[in-house]
Amino acid sequence: MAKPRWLDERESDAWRGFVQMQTQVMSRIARETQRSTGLSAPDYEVLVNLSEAPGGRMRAFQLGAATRWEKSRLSHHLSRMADRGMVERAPCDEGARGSWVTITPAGRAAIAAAAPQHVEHVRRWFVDSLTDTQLEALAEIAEQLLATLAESPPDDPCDE
Amino acid sequence: MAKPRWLDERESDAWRGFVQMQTQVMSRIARETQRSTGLSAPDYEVLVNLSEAPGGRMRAFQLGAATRWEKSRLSHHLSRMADRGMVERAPCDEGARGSWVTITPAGRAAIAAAAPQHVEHVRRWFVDSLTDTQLEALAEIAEQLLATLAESPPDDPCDE
DNA sequence: CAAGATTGAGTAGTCAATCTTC
DNA sequence: GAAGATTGACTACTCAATCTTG
Repeated sequence: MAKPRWLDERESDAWRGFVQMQTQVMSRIARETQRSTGLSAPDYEVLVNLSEAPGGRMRAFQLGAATRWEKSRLSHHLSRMADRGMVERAPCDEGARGSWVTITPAGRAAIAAAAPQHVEHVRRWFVDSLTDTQLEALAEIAEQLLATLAESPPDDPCDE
Repeated sequence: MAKPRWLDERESDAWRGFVQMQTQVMSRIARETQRSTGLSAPDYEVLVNLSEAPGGRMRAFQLGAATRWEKSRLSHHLSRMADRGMVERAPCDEGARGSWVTITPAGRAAIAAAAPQHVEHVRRWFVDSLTDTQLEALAEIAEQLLATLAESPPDDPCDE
């Protein structure tokens, strides 16, 4: 390896700040959401996707694409959520190599009750601390970084 | 709960962008660092802290404060790293209710070899996609969000 | 009893193997 | 054989209980 190109102060401040912000903001919001609603962040993500889908159902691989989870993780998580009555699985009629995942009435009730809580936490720990200009700057930064990632997908496409 | 104050488009774009960016950037860098160096992100964090500490050693609770990990997580992780020869534990002499954690020569070698790789990944997926202005904006955003979090610590102080 | 730390049980996620259908 | 999905074994993290010392 050639001589390392270490980060200068500006770069290092940005990177370290990003790592800390990322870890702490996400875990605080996840924890408070779970405490006030009983839903973990993965639970919430699954239910949001299903509740917004037509008929409240999606094919498992669609859910996998939306969440970018490994298929085994998704399968395990859906099993646990099915045990808790939040979702149901059904075999796929047309060519039964796939399966449908459907949100149950209990799942709809859970996400409807959780969403207002969740948005309050997002406001408190994220949105309300930033100016409009900062929100726009952040959205653009995210767009750029995601575009860079999308240019070179990982070996395993589920790999992020 | 009063009427939910849903996010407008600007807020929602920023939040969703942040979540996606955060997940994907961190996991890509962690995965590539692990592949090219054999060190996981938690391994790397422990070794960086120890290698920068005087004498290459820290008290366990100091490491816990630096990483913001739960003490049980730290203890479990140090056990695994000790098994792999990266760190050593030693009882604390003055008042033996504590313990020292020391980086081994093998640990020093591992972090020295990994650091240049790691910085290359950080450049590729983060620093090099952003302008100086964006890096500064991001650092300031991080500072503000972290300050908001610090104002109201979680019930459990290890809780993020 | 509080501080510093470890342990064990339970839960979640990863990886590789498997199964079925196209 | 590849796509869609599940399973089991292994690893990692969390939570509560425990242990020891000040």
